[in-house]
Amino acid sequence: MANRLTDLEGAALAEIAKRGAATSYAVAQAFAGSPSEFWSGSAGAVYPMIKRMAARGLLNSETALTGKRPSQTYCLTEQGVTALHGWLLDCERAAGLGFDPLRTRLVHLHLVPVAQREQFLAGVRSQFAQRTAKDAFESQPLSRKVHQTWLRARAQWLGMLDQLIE
Amino acid sequence: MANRLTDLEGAALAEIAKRGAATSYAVAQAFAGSPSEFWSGSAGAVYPMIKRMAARGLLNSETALTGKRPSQTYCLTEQGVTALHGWLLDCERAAGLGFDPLRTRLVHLHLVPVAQREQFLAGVRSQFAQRTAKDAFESQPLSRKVHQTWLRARAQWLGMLDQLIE
DNA sequence: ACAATCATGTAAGCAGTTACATGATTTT
DNA sequence: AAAATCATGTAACTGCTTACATGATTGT
Repeated sequence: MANRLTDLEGAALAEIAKRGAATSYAVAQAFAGSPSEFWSGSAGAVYPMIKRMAARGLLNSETALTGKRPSQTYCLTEQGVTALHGWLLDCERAAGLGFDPLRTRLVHLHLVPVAQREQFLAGVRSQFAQRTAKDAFESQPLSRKVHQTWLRARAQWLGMLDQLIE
Repeated sequence: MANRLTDLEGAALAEIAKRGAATSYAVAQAFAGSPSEFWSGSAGAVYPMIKRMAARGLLNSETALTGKRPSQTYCLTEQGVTALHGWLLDCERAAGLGFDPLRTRLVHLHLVPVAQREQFLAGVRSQFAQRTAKDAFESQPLSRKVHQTWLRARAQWLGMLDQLIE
């Protein structure tokens, strides 16, 4: 098997596939506009990554010269489609725990007194409610449903936590 | 405010605080034994990170020379305790989404036909069930409860996903 | 005694970050 | 025409990874 895709690479391929063809800028924008703040979608990450994947034969680049400054538009090669499917349908990785900033903290919360634990949990809930309210107005066509069920499941979990902090 | 801790640094401080004092090796072991696979707990990450925090004045190091090879044991300074609490009780960061390999994939799952989506979801559920069974036998004294409620919430979410993939 | 494992690191590489540079377009 | 924003990158830095080196201890 060829070199496995990183999650950022996989997500980038998916963004390009969704659009049929895209520039690095468009991909970066997609990440920057995502409700997840895990990837910043910085140019310094995206442009070199796309280039890398083109060099690996996963993307075809077409130079668009519409009178102005040259620009690269990319679309998936057959290899690229295979790689994308390999990443997208990888059950083992998908079943992993990933990184959860709340879980990471909760397992150590016994280090502070109960009053502070309660205050912390209240703060998290408040922040989370704010986020949920804001995200309700996000556009994000189909991925929105995914995001919203995720938020709902998260809210349920937040409701289960009182028993843990005492 | 001084330099904010990374999540790995915060978690490391918490591990040391829990033990009162610890070597880099012990911290690395704690990460390696965690049910989350997000951090490998490699020596190459942990040893330099602990050193960095000692240089920043968050940790006191004591050289233990029990006849054999010298070894550093660390414990938190007052500054270290402050930094740990700042990290641990940071509601804003705790309320973030983090990185979820399943969510990341789900938002792009419409790129493949329904049959494959169903197969994928079944695979994820199977993998997840395996993990849950395995984790049930993990020791992890108090953090276990956190982990288990997390797994349960996750399982509930997995149950909500059928509606999304059709 | 030898092998396996425990323990303490270092070195090189890689994938992200922020910050910068610069060209083109749009707004005022 | 000037300022703001859109767009295409590059450069330096950081924090993690894998892989290695090596010393000490334990098991057979």
